[in-house]
Amino acid sequence: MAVDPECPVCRTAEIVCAKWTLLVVRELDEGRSRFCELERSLTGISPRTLSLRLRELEQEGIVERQQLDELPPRTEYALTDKGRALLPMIEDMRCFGERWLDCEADAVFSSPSA
Amino acid sequence: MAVDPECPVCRTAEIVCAKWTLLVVRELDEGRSRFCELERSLTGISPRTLSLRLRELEQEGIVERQQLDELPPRTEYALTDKGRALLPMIEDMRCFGERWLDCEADAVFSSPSA
DNA sequence: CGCGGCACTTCACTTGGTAAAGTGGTTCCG
DNA sequence: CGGAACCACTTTACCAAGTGAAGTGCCGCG
Repeated sequence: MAVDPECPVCRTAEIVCAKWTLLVVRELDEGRSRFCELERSLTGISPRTLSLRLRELEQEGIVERQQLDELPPRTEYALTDKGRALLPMIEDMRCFGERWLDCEADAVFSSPSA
Repeated sequence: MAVDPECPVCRTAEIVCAKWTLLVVRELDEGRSRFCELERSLTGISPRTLSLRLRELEQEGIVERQQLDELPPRTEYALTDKGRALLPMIEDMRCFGERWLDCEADAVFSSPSA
C-alpha cells in the first residue's frame, strides 16, 4: 500500500477507517449484539460488509464472537478491551461533528444507554 | 449512502475516513506546505488523490489554500481552526496504535532503516 | 408443510484509489 | 537560445472495496 506500517496512526487508520467499523464499535458499546440486530441498527449496511467487518474486527481482537449453542444457534458479538480503546476516537468525532458540522447534537442514535 | 446524516459521528467519519485525509492533516499540522512537499512526505499518495483530498478538505473548511502569486506561482496549504480540531483524533489513534498495535512508538514517519 | 428468522454467501454493479503519463507554466544551466 | 527540470496539477486506464438483491442451509412454529 504505501503508508508506513510502523506508524501507529497509519496502522490505526487502516483499521478504523474501513467503512462502518466505527459504527459497529459504537453499536457494540451499547452492549453485546447479534448479527441481525447489528444489521438493523446500522441501517444500510449490506450483510456482506457487516460479515467482513465483523471478521476483520474479530481478527484484530477488537470484537469477540461468541457462538451460543442453543437451538437455534445464536452468534453474539461484543467489544474487547482493545475495542473499547477505540471509544475515545468516537467521542472526539462526536465532539467535532457537533461543533463544526451542522449535526443535531442529540441525534446520536437511539438510546442513551443507562 | 445510508448512514444518518444527522449523526455527528457518521458525518465526521465520512470526512476523516477518506484515505490519506488524516495523514495530510497531520502533515499540515507540522506547518503550511506545498503540493509537492506533501506528495513527498506522504510516500505513495497519487497526485490525483492528493489533489482530490486537498480540494475536499478545502471545501470542508479544514485546509486553506493560498495562491502566492510569486513567480513561479506557488500554492500553499495550511490547517484552519476546524482542521486543528481533528488533531485530538490523530492523537487518540497514535495512542491506540502504540498501546495495542505493534508499532514502533517513535517511528512516526521515515523508517529508520539503518 | 410451508413460512419466517438467523447468519451468512454469491453475484453483478458502482465507486474510490492507484500508477503512469501528460499539461502548461516557470526558472536554471551551458 | 535550447533543453532539462520543477511545480501544480489533470487525464487515462485499471483494480479493489463496498452495495443491493438474491440465495443458502438450518432451525422452530402454527
